[in-house]
Amino acid sequence: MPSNTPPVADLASLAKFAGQAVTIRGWVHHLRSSGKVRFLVVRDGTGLAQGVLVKGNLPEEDFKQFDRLTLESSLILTGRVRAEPRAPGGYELEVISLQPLNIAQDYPIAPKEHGVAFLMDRRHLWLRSPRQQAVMRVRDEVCRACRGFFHARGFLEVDTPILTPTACEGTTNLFETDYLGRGKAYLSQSGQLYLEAAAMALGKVYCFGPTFRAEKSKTRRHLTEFWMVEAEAAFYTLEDIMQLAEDLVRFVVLKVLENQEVQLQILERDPTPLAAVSGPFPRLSYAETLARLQEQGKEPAWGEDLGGDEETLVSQMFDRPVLVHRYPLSCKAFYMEADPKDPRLALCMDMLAPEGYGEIIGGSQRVADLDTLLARLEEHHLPQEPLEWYLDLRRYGSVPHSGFGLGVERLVAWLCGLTHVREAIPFPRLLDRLYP
RNA sequence: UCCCCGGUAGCUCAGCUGGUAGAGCGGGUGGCUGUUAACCACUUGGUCGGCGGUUCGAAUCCGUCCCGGGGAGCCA
Repeated sequence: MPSNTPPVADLASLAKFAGQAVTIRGWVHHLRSSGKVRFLVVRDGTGLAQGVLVKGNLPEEDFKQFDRLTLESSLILTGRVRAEPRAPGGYELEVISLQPLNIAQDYPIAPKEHGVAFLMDRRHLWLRSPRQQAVMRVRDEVCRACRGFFHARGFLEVDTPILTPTACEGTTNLFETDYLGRGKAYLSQSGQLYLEAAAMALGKVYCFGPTFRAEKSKTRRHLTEFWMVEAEAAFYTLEDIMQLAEDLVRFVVLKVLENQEVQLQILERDPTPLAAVSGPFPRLSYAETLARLQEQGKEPAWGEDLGGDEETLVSQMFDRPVLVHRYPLSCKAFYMEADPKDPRLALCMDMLAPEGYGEIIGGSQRVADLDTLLARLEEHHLPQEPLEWYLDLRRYGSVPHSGFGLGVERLVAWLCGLTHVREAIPFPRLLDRLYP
């Protein structure tokens, strides 16, 4: 190696080095040979670039190394960057040195069709594919946009526990573990109750973390481990939280459109339906929603929660997310405040993403009164003792407050146009999958 | 848990009115001085998911179990 090694360049910024010699480090994405001219496409995590090996332009030894290369072999290349219209990206590297680091053996994922099970078993390798990389970049943008939004609104990030002594809602199945011989602990299915405590301390708070549900759900919308952004604010009403949820989703979607246009192109995701979020989101009461469904020939019974089919129908009625509010109290969780104008209804809301993606947010105004909450616990057959701390929030300066939770994978799936949430998280946990 | 569909080469699949297995891609070898999922030639490749049954004979028909996919309920 010459003593003056050329600078290392990211493939994404190769154009800046036009005319100069650079070093690039990465993995073989593609190989082609035409005798004495050989091509390889390298990826380095920032992008792709083509290298050209012309016999005579580099040491014969290095030229021969090309024949050893396989898909996903790692290597270090040096060469001169030059504009080349025939190369993908418009620039290519005229290789003057090729140094393999590791020759990959039998890389299983070809740039061909593969079945879902095959790819999921190799998720650790599948992540290297351009589409999967694009999804991860959109996910990263979503996460950062959420945090940016809340900080701009004066919300404080508060981390809630993952190991919990009790169920938050009692209804869904929990993952159970032994807690050092002191009894059972459960993996958190929501940070909400703790977030309510934090809101009484800090006013406006949010959390961002994994949640776990041991539901035997086998659908395109379910994971057993998924990430949720939850917000909780003292003195916020249902109307306030609906506006906050709408503003959050609008902000996040516009950020993705602004910063991740290239990824959406890789995913062949038409951005037009996403751009509709800049307008106000329609709001429908549960009663109005039932009426709309009846127009479509459905006959949903009052008092029932909306099923997946009905959600899909409602979300297809609009070109942007829709907020459905004031469901019957009877089909909702114990902590939801009743509507003073109609006590049969809960001050709650769901946000349904368009294009059939369904629920991405669920939220409500919380019960503020101690006696009401106690009565609710009884109705739902929930034990009072483990929730004494939660009841304390109603004993010591209770105030009206509201919050919601946003499912990160569902939002990412919608933004990327995915058919299943399992591609929206790096290593999905599903009913029948705990590997890799 | 329930209802559908599927399991054949490393991958994606064809073969399924019973007669002992095929394609494309991948892998390997050779050729090619501008390739774009390159191309051309040759070549390698299989307990047809497991077990049991029917039959002279089963990838094919029947039973059962296992695994995968899609959907329902529940939810973000």
